[in-house]
Amino acid sequence: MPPLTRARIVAAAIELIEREGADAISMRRIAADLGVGVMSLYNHVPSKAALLDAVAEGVLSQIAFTDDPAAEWTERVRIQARAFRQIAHHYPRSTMLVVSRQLRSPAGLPPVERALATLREAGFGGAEAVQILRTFIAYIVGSLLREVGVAPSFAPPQRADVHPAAADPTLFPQVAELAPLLEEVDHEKAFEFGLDMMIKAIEVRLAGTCAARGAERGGARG
Amino acid sequence: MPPLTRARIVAAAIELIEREGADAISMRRIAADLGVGVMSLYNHVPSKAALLDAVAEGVLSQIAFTDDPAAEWTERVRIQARAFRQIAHHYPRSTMLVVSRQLRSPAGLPPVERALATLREAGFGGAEAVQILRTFIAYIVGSLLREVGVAPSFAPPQRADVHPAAADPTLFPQVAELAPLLEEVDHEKAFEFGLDMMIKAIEVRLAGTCAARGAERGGARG
DNA sequence: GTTGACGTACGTACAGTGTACGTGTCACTC
DNA sequence: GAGTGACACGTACACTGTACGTACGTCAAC
Repeated sequence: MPPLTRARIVAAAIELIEREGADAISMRRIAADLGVGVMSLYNHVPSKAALLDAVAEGVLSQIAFTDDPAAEWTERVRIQARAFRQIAHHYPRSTMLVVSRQLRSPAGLPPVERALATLREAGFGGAEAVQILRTFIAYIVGSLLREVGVAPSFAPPQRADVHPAAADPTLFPQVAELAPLLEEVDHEKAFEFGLDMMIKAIEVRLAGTCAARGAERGGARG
Repeated sequence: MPPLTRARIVAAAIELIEREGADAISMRRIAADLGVGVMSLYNHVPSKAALLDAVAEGVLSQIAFTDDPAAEWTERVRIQARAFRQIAHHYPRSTMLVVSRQLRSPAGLPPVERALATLREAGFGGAEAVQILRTFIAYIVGSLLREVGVAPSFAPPQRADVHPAAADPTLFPQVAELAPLLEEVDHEKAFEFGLDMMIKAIEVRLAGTCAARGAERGGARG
């Protein structure tokens, strides 16, 4: 049995969260999983809150960014946004921690640095780049929250949500008519739709008005 | 003393959350605030989770939507988005609950209905309207999360975040250069910036690719 | 070798949590 | 009266985070 260490504790916490949900986490369960006394954890971690911060940082730092400086800047933005979203697939339960608590660690700096560099190389000014980055982060975080919110804790098969189809067609005609679309949730498609929309937005922002773009091709993506 | 009722319990919970933070909430504290035994609450609320759901629903239902059908549709979208964001000002601590748990109540239907109606009147198809609405919700929720995340619980004056200014300029040149902008957080301005960006995006989307509008359904996305 | 300091694993203990269960007290219907 | 439900309440249990004291290493100085 290797010696107890901060990294092992964080790893056990992540595994426990992914296995049983974020609500089921407790210092005693983690200690039991490690075959160790409860208070031994406190030799490596000052508190439970600090441990959760470490979990969030650990997850965030595992984002695999593969940047291709030769690619079109719109494609680079797309890739970075998708990379961020990947954590929702690898660590769906832990993602809630990442988005819930604001990071107070330097683990978030490399993605920020890369995003800002990409935007500035695309031609945006510093202030604009910061604002655009914030907008993208808000969108991505909001998307992740919706995705992981579908299965927040143990995910019982209670698909018995409030069905839009049950909405009164006279009170909510739009909701009633579009009920099939509202019930269908293809996270992949929804995310890509929003991403396209936002990239299109900053494209026109960069190019100025619509007329100035002339006959440029309109980014048709299959 | 009026009789104990579900509405009074929810109101006390909201007040307690706003006063002492979402972490400090407990059935015993709520009961004490109401001058009532703990278990009496369970005559009106099945569980703590259900109570928190009711709190989220209560906050959400208090959004003041003022729609002006005569206004330009872009302005109507703006107003609805701002109305949603208002809850972050009235109930900053409770907002985390609203965005954290997915609503399983019909309280969220009126805003959805209104938004869909606005988008369709603007000329969008049903599928497009749903996707656009989802994208906006993701952005708004992400923005709120960042705003309320600044003061998640009791908000001790620990402004000692990881200062971007402390970033190594050789490792993180962009972060170091833009540190003043990254540290400044004007939520109002940031939100309006992103909102502008997204409305611009759907404007160009509505106008087609700056040329011929397909006038056909489909939206060109598989 | 002895002594001390020190880091680490551990057990106990305490205050606090959500809530299952039983008990008491009303108002109201037979 | 008896019976019925709704409701406020107290007790009890399993569980939480963690402060505190204890025990057992290893290493330095003597």
